[in-house]
Amino acid sequence: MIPNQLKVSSPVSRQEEDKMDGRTGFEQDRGHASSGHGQGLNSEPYFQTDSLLPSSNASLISQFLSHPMFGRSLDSTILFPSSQAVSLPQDKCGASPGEGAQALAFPRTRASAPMPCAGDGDQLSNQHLRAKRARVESIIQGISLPPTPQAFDTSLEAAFRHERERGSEIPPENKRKPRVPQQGLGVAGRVAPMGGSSHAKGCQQLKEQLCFLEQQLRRLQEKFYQVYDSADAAQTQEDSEKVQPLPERPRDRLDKDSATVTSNPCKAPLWRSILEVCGLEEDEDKCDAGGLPMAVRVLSQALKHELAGVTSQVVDSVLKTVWPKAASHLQQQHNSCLVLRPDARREYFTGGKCRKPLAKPSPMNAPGSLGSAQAKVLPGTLEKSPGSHAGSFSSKGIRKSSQIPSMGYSLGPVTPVQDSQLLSQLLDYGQHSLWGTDSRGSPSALERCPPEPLSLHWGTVKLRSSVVRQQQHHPLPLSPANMESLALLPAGRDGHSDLPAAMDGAPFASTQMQEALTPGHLKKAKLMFFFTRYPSSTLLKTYFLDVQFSRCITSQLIKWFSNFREFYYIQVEKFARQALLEGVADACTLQVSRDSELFRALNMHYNKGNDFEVPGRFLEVASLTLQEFFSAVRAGKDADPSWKKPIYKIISKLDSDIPEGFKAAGCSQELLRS
DNA sequence: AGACGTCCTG
DNA sequence: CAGGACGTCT
Repeated sequence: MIPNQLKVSSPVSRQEEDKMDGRTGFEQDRGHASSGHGQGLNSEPYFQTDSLLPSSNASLISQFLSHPMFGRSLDSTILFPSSQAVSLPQDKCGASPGEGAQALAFPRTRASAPMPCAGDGDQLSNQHLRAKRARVESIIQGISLPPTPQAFDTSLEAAFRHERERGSEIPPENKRKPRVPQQGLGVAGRVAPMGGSSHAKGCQQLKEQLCFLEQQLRRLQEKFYQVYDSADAAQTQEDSEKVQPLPERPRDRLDKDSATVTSNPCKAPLWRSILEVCGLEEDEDKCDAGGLPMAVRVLSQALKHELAGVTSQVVDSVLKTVWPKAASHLQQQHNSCLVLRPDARREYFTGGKCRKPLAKPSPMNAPGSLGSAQAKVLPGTLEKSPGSHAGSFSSKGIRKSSQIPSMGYSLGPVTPVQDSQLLSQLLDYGQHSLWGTDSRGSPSALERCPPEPLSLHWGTVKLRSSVVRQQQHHPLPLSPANMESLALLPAGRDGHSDLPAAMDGAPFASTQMQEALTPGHLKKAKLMFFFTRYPSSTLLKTYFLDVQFSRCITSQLIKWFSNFREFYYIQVEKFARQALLEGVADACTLQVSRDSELFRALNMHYNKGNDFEVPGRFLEVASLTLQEFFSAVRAGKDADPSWKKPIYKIISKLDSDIPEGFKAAGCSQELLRS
């Protein structure tokens, strides 16, 4: 939250961050260091200054800036920029100077070299500096890639950096500042140590740095002109004070410069080196007059690219510094979008689940499954009226009102209510459950008023996610109509049905049609068991809208409920017999409460994690089942092989309506996540 | 015949 | 849970 607490990242992590910036491509490019300079200059969005850059490039600017001609007018900080100033954004990202020199920018190696005092240009100092630079450069040459003629960036970056540190001390307009003794403390101190890493500060920092970069470009242009100038130092100063756009230089002046270059023994080597670096020596020969403008252009290109590169870097650094989490999160999203294919989740669960001979599932197009179904459904939803699908789901009067698109999302405009919101309502963990409060403790009433419409009587669930908890306090009214429309919402948790929205979290994206049942579906089915023990296949189809139903899927779902029942009956019978052994006299005294052993066993099975508030109705049904078993066993009916059937029949009539919320798209996944 | 359910087994 | 055998119902 606060700059001081910004995480210190190792060079490694910084490299990772760089990759996450989308620079990977460039880093790879850097691997092929021999690509043509034209490509490097023109097509790269920006230049990355890095430790692996060829030393020949690295030395361009140092030559440029340290040329004898300038030696007098530039103070030593130009050659050896202070590490504080250099490390401005990066250091806040954490690379220590020493490590950073290797992992980051080449110039920083020099930056971290011992810094001689800002000399007044005395020869000794200059020699010393040059010697040192030569040593460092040779070292770097040893560790860097083979020289290539293309990039100018590194040294320019160095120049920029040293300029950056003092740039703010100088009015943007002009004034080349040869030697400002104040050693850049001001700016470095101003920019680097940030009081608070607030957004505003980040922006401010960015602004400042951009400003510096502008100034630096200007000054580099000035210095460039100085190379041409045959006039004395004073004249040079005057020239540079008026900032002149590079391309506008008069032709005669260029000619004059070209003459100067050849005549001036001091400048000639510099020019030569520039041309060498630019790989333009031939041009010089071909078009003697045009050679220089070519070089100018090249250098101009280099400067532009350098500026762009540095700018990007600064922006990156600032962003990373100010919004480290945001950046990484964005990148993660980006990555996951790239990595996860839409089919990925399909393939996840298709294997081995459905081995019925009816439908041989093939990876891509299972007969009777997605392929054929989609072929029908997709055109259908587009061409026919939505109502045409009602037939396929027509059931015993369960849903007549809604035409449920088989795709799990509606094409019509719907309010983007979030699934999580939906679930929070669905799973609202409250004591205000209608069932829980109304009918608990009156099991007799249950027998008298069988399968009544109980659409509003939902059980309640609690979701543990804090988000949901927040929403619990404002549950929407849950009229069936309400739920009906909500159930048709697009699936993304944030209301979008786009891929990205579906990508975060579970491997199964929320809303697309599933060819196979997922663990989420299983959990959902188990919770539904609290409401219905004998769901019809049609009912199931209306509650698993995100599933591409096939015979296989249907029978699997039915099988699930069959298994649920089996477990349920076994448990109840066990406890009934146990009660009998314990000498319970009256069946009516057998009640399943939330702290009874039977309940615990059942809850453990269907509601593992206990994140669902089991509806009171289920307790009543369980109590009745227990009593029935108890009575039957006590009456010795268990001698009959089919003595359970009457009980099953009774229980099968006690199904209640399932909360519409279970239809919500993404429900299964949300449940799985909770 | 197909859907659905139970029972048994792994 | 899933598979399979088997029964019942339509």
